[in-house]
Amino acid sequence: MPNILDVALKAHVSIATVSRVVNKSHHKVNLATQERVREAIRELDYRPNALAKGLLMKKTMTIGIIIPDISNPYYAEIVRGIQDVADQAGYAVTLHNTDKKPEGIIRYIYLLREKSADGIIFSGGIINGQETLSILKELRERVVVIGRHEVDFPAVMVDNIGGAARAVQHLFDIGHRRIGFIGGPDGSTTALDRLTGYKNTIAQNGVTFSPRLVKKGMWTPKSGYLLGTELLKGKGRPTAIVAANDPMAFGAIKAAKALGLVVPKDLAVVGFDDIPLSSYFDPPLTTVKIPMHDLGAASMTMLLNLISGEKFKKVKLFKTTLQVRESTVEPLKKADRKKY
Amino acid sequence: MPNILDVALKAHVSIATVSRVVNKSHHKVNLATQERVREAIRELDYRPNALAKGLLMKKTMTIGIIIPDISNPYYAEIVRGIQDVADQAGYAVTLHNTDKKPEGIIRYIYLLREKSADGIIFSGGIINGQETLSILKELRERVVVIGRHEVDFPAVMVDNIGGAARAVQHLFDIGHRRIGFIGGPDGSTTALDRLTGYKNTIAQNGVTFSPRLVKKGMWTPKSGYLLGTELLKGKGRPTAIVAANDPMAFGAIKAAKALGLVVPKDLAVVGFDDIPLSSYFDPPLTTVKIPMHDLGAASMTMLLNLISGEKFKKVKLFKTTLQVRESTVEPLKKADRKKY
DNA sequence: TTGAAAGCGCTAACAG
DNA sequence: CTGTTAGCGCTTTCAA
Repeated sequence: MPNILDVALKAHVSIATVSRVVNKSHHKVNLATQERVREAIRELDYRPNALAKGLLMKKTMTIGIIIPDISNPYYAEIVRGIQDVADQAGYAVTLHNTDKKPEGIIRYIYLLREKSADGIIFSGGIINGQETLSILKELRERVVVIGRHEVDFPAVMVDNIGGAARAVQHLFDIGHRRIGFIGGPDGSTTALDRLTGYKNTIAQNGVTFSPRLVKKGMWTPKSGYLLGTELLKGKGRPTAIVAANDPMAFGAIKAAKALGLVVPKDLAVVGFDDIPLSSYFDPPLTTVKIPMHDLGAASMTMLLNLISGEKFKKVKLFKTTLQVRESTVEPLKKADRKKY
Repeated sequence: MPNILDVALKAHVSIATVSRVVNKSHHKVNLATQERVREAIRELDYRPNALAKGLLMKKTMTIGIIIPDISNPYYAEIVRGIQDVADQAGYAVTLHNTDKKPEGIIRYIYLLREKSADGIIFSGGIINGQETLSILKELRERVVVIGRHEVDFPAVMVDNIGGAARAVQHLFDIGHRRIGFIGGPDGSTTALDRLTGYKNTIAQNGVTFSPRLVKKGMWTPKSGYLLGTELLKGKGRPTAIVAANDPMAFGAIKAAKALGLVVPKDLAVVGFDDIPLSSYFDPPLTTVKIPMHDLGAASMTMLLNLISGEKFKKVKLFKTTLQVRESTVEPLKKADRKKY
């Protein structure tokens, strides 16, 4: 691989001059010289070495993303949003899956630091562990967090409480009173907020909270199926279920069908997130839409501001919207189906 | 951030000695000295700068992945497989989404080269464009490809032809003769191979190929819906459809239902890939299972061999298996459902 | 307008 | 066993 000296030699100039034309420096360079240099660069197919540049400039044009699991469509969509903005700005992105293990998080923070990443975006992990917190602070890393945060970092947030409230209120509005909830695991602030929204709205509608109607899932369709079965097999089963994400909602619907229940007639189900496949399920899933791509994009925009030192609002809150589909209300023209 | 000199000063040794204990070099270092150095490292919370090290050693412990789109669950799963192996081996991974645009691919190759990535894994793009090919060759990059390849790179491959054959044969076995096919876009070798498997098997069963039964999709559920509708609305509609991936199969099923058809009674549907949600659909999707995680893991293992210079088989072929579910055959104990 | 030289943080050859 | 030093490829003063 050719380096800056090869180019300089070929163009009969110094490496300083090459550097100047490569970087379009303000420093004036004779036009003829410029052309000679450019020609040499072309012939050698020269590209500046980013490592050397990064070492000198303390800037790598690389940021890191730390998430629980890229194979979860929720995070995949967020990552895509981050990348779209990062790519536009010339940043590369390294990806790190923690599977929620705190030791993983810490390892990746140090790794990113060794590699001189220009910033880090966190999503989905629990970052209030004593160790993680102190490390992050001490390292004074540029960090943006997606989701709620206890620590003092810029954050992109989602109105999960309000979203859950809308989901539950929708169910009350169409006549349900016994509403089950399949939540997320302990330690997830997202799960906690969605549960809070559920509880609040139950209370507001004059219904007493029943712990028996609330389960803690693992975000997977399988856990939705298992917990859905539990919820529906017990006596005094709910007439509606809110699941804290779409895959668990699918699991719950499968559980209902396995028990011979018809959705939404015998059981209404609401999910969370609106992943791409949700509208293709049968029945199409009513769900609280989270703008995942925008979440990612906004977090990267924040990080860019943080890096460039520009002023910006340290917290950005995204509203949620309820996407009503047929897992809670009957389709309008059912009769039409018979025509075919 | 402390550097190696800070540590050396604090421990009253030279930077060479610090380097030796940090890298557990074979070079002997007095145990007491070692302890002093380690103590200094601990106190300063020193971490070696990966940029400086990389610049010197020509090794960054970072590899790049170039894929069409991480929000596609197929690629997300592959990436997870890659990362699991990479992480284990101490490698970081940068991710690059091309959306299949050739200019994007080329840009990323150069970017990765500037950053001195130790290797590149390609998946899903068309890498037989004249320019891409020559660049890759000329740069003599360490590359592993997932999927079929025209160029001379190590590759992890999937028996897509055989997989499609199994899917189609299964449909013949359960009595279908008019079988539609919703394929992938032009330029995708995966799509082409799956189509080839379809054609072969149709012929082997003595059925004449009918172009009207074959459509080209975009891998999305929406295109599956649209093309499914086309296929089913025409006269002489198929009694079964094979879709080249699961999301399109879901779209096709939705189309069938919208037309009042019952799956699998009126229409049998087979998908491809077996993404995590496929078994939760209604009906659960019969599909050709692709071991996506293993594909990713195997490609990274190959790349590791390539980097370390070890001998290894340049091509690894993964078999596919047909996962039979209820989108092609009735569930066994339908009667049981009535019990509830 | 151009060039010489210092130095980013590190490893490894060489000397002691 | 330990230290000195060259140099990886680059940008940026400072001089000319």
